[in-house]
Amino acid sequence: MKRLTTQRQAILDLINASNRHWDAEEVNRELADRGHSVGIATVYRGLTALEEAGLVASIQLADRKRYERADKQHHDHMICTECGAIEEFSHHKIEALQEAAALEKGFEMSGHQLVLFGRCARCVGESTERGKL
Amino acid sequence: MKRLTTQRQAILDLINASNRHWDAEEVNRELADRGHSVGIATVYRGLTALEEAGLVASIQLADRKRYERADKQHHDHMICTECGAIEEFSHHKIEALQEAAALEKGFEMSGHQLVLFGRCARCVGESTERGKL
DNA sequence: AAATTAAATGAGAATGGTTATCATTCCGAT
DNA sequence: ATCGGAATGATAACCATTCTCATTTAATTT
Repeated sequence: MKRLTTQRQAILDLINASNRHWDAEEVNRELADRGHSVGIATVYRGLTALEEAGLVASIQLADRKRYERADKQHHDHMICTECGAIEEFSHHKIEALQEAAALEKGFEMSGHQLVLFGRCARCVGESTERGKL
Repeated sequence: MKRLTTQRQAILDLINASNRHWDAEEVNRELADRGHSVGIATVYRGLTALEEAGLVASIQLADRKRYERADKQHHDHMICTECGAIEEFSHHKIEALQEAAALEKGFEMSGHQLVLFGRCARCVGESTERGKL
């Protein structure tokens, strides 16, 4: 029960070979482009299976779920509302304080999701440039 | 432009009169039950309009968006993965550290979303009870 | 107050990400 | 080689949300 099939291996290889945050559609397109076309349903099931196995990680954004490599240290995300870029950051103190807040409410924490929204350095820079011209 | 119509007032009253986190469907049903039935599209548009006007606040969860009163101090949420209960908490230090993390990346932060997942005190208690019997 | 104009409503169609269905194929274990 | 439980793929179904568009409502102007 729970097999690492050819298709799942292809999905896993794809994700492991990059630092991107992939959604199902992108994985599907990329595999197709590489000639290993896989049914979209299989992609969804594969991503779920891989995540359950701890082989990939995910962030659930408002509109879609995105998957990334699991072999990184824990981190949270900053998303640029202008260009969509996703940056990662981690702050051990924030983690600790979350635990503290949970404890205070008698809450048995199993996970969390922290996303910062704003404009990335590049977009801020570009709009500043434009302002100067 | 942007009117506080009868329908929107009804939605606003509903939300203001409770501490719940409502989704569009629930608002729709509750209004119908009270005899002020409103089209579901109007509920969605109304909630959006009220939020833009700063009259209600929202949290975007994976599956659906939920709305709550806006007249509370800023807070984040803990969601019980067992019973679905939503609790609120706030921690000024976490906020400060988020800003710091953003700054460090040259990120111009405009907002954030922090959600803790786990089991609420009640659900933890109940499963402990069952264990004892 | 009547006319004008912009915004809001409601019903239903459409969208888009994701999951379910089901017949078929694959793979591991007997 | 066979049996049985997974996985696959195509497609239908789901479900929250948005869009369309004809109609109604309300604010503004004459």
